[in-house]
Amino acid sequence: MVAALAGVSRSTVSRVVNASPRVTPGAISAVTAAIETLGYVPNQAARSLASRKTYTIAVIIPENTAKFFSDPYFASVIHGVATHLGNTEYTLTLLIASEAHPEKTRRYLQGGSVDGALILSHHADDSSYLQLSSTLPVVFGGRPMSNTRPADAGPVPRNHIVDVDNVAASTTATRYLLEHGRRRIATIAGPQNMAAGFDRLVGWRAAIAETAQNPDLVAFGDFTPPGGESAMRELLARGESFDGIFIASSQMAFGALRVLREHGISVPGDVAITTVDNDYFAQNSTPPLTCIEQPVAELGVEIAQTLVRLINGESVAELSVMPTRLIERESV
Amino acid sequence: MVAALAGVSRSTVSRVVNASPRVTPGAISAVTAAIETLGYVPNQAARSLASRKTYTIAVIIPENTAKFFSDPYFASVIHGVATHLGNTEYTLTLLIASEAHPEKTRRYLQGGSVDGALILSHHADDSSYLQLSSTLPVVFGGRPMSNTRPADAGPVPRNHIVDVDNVAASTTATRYLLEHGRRRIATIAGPQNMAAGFDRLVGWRAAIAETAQNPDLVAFGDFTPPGGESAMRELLARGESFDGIFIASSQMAFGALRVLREHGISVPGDVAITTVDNDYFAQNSTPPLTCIEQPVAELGVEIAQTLVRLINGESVAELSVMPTRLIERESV
DNA sequence: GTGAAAGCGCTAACAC
DNA sequence: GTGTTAGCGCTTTCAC
Repeated sequence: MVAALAGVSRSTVSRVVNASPRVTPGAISAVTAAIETLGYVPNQAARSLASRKTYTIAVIIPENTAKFFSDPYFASVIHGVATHLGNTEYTLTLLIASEAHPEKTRRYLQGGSVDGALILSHHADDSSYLQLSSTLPVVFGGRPMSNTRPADAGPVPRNHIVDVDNVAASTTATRYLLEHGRRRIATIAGPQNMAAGFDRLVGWRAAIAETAQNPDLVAFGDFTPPGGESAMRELLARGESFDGIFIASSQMAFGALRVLREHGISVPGDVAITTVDNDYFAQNSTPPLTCIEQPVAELGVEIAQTLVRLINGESVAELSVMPTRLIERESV
Repeated sequence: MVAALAGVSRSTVSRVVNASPRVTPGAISAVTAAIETLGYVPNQAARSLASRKTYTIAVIIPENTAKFFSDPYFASVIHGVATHLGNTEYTLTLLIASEAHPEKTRRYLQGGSVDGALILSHHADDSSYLQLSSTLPVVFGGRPMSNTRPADAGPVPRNHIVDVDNVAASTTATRYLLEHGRRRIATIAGPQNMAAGFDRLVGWRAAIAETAQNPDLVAFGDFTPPGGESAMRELLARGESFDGIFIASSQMAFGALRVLREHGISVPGDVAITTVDNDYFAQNSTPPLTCIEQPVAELGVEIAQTLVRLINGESVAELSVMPTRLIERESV
């Protein structure tokens, strides 16, 4: 093998491959040359069996793939993760977690195939991931919906979380409507089994509670454009009037706008809109939407960074909250 | 470990874990129980080192992540892949291939971390993947742009490809415009370093060649909505009139529609449109678009199936072409 | 600085 | 059907 060609021992080859400082320049170049001519690539399985390191990190994705992929939010977060990991020795892998075969995902994660895992878009029902951190370094992008689990389910290990203050964000977005003279504010909320959906409704309620308005102008969507469409239709069908609406995602807002247009309702003339996510949808709808911008790519960088530190045994804060900001456009 | 608790040998444990038929029911239950109480999960590295199998398959994704994710095409293909793999013992992993650190991807792929790879959206410039199939079972989703490589680069190993007939598809879509009375047909083509972009322009040219029209009404986009917007602006800026346009992707068509609307040009009144990809954009733009539907999820299933067969040493056709169909809507 | 020897945790012949 | 014996290809003490 390589050792023979380079005229050294396997140990030295290993040292060169792993960039050990205690090797003669001569040995390094001999080994490097041998590796080159032989096209040698070390076997990862053998490596990680001996060293107990894989240098790969998984981002876990619920199989729910279609929804996942079409949301620019994830694309940006993953871009951030990839960016940070590009500067490290870690390789990024996205693991499609089939809900029909959870044991496959578990085997992969617990079986030592990765050094750590990143979990995005955590639903209330996949509580299994909450226990994962007792056997593997794990960081959640967005607060997991764990608080609703029964108390007798045993202790929840301490989980590391990087999040955005969704409650504050939606309160800000809703207040913005009030400050601009709107009096009856509706909302299209996201799924209540996702923290972002839940928290943004809480934030809307908080802002509404400061007014005399009845807090019942709520419809639910699934964060997608079609979801926003049907929620908007439902809201209009109730026959109650409103002159402002906070929509929990720009994709839903995009769908909602189509319905509003269909009904001849003008934005912002008749109804003002604020939403969350400064993506293509918010920027390119008609009119462009006033929205809350989340630092998505930065969140990706942050979770990746946190996980790498965790893997290296460094101590890191359990919770990190990233700032959001409001961007004014023509929908109010 | 498990063997001790179950009162059997390690071999028997291994046999149970690997569902060997030659084990006593009694032994099976004893081992299963022991595994359960110990929470034992076999170490994948050790397993694959000994068996030379990983049971994981990678889909390689160019780092270009943002574009990748926001395209429903990929979401559907991957959904198809995941669906098929869900029925097998293989785990699916999406590998983000950083263009800045190609050696990381190579190490992962060549280092025995996966049993095979699926390659989507192949660009002309990443010719390295073409050589991959000499060391690893590989299947391309969509024809790779290999034909442009220099002849002295050595032999290209035979690659397995599952594709859609993009030339025929775009010829059909362009002819459809001609058959519906349009006389001056423009096109917004995709990137020419991607097979889908290249072939769809070829198909448009083929249809145009059957007419007296000058084949110069071409603008290029990058398959995204903003790309479609600027291509449309460019086309209009030329001042040449046209009454039909074939747009190489519905996402570009979506962007183009905005520009048309801005200019007060009606669709299909002034300009008729046909495009490719029957996704949310084609279905929900105003007006809904006449388009070519590709069997995306089926293509995902097909490439996964092909790869698994390849891994199992079965013989499979090198090229498989999937059918497309035209869907009539209100844009013509 | 470098080599020799000893495993990492499992599977795979091979006997029994 | 089950245990025994060898490795899979690397990293890692430990001497030198």
